[in-house]
Amino acid sequence: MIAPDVWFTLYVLAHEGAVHKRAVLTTRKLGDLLGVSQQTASRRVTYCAEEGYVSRVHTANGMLIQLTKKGAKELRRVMTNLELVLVPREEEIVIAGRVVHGLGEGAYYVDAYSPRFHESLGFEPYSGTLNVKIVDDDSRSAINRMKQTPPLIVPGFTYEGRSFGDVVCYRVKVNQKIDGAVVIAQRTHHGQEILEVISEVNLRSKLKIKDNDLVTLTIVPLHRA
Amino acid sequence: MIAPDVWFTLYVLAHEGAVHKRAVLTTRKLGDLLGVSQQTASRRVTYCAEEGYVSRVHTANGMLIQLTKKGAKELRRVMTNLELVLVPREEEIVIAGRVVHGLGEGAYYVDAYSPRFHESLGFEPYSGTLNVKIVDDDSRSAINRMKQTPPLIVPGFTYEGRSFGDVVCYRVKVNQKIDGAVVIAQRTHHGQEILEVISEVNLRSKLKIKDNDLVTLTIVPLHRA
DNA sequence: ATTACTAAGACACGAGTAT
DNA sequence: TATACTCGTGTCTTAGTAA
Repeated sequence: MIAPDVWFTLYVLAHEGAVHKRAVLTTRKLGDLLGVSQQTASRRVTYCAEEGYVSRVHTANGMLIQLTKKGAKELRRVMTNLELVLVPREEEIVIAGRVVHGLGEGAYYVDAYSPRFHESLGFEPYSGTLNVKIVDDDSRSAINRMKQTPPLIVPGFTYEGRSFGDVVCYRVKVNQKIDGAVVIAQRTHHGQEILEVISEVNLRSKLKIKDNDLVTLTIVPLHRA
Repeated sequence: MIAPDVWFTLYVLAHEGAVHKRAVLTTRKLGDLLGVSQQTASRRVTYCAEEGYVSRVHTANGMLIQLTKKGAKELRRVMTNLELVLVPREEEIVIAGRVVHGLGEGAYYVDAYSPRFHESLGFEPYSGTLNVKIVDDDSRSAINRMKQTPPLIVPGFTYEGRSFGDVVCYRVKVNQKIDGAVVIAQRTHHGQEILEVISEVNLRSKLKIKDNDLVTLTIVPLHRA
């Protein structure tokens, strides 16, 4: 069994990006991140290297550290266990976030996909998207759970030499009242921080919401056999 | 910052199901799980209770422990962070597993869905499924990553009064050679341990594989814009 | 059975410092 | 600057045992 302190060290290193690339760190910086002294950080990282959880090379000012496969595997094991244990089966998934203004390009895409949305979702969307910025970890977690549920896929197409990719949709109730859908374009414009919501109506006017207002998105599961 | 030891205690408790229900545990059992003595386990759990991470009631033989919202939130935070840090940057997703024999019912369902598979996947599947048992954590993790990618949804239907639910599919290359698809029926027969794979051909004969042989499933991402 | 207190011991930590 | 050694100190652990 891997000791909690070792695990925590790997976790912090991963946070610094040491999973996919070599992170540049000093033992002092690592100590700060771990909440321990430079000396203890040194001992910890030496232990991790000895046990084969990380690979390390020294440089003039600091070290390049990267998790080995063994190290990353430990973290994956924990993540998988947490997913199994925490993710509630058959529980309501609610995402909360704040309304932010978009770049206006949402409307262009909605219009382009409009007939296809109509076909897949059953409504002709209002020409524009409601951009919802995610601000809390519960909602981030809820998004992960949402992504574990079966989505509706709106197939891509080519129009006037331009190709439009598949769009992944999840049906939602906005503020538990208005039907809509979260749409996730493959070419994602806004990291994981902003969700785009479409609906048959103008959500801003219908729900009387403006920038920075809180909205909730309650996932509507696809009908099952 | 929550101490690693405290975190690990919550993690082990979660493992015992203390997230969604009250777990029955003794300090001795918990000590074994944590790799510490009964006394230390007692102190740890007392601390967690004092800090409001768990609620606890004593009974004649052991205690009923459940994570509070605060405690569960800590674990969710870690899970979310791990997901962000570990999950794929455009990395190949490969699942490995062993061939096991099915119950024969796979063929029935494949036949029932056959025209729809043809429509969505582009091939008429061989009448039967290859059941692949997942045996290692890397593959379990890979399955989680697979589920974060956009799937193909084969819509459900009703036939002769019987309803067939949506089926979620992911295109794969079996042993990096034969095109196929992992199909995940909504009414899941085998927990998360077994994946069902369909293909246009009889995979067993084409790849010359038999029960207990190892096969790899390499996810083929949907074409993107 | 349990949980948890006390006291003795182990061992992890960090200051100082060598490299 | 780095990292990492020694070593005194203190904390955390565990054995014994009470409740």
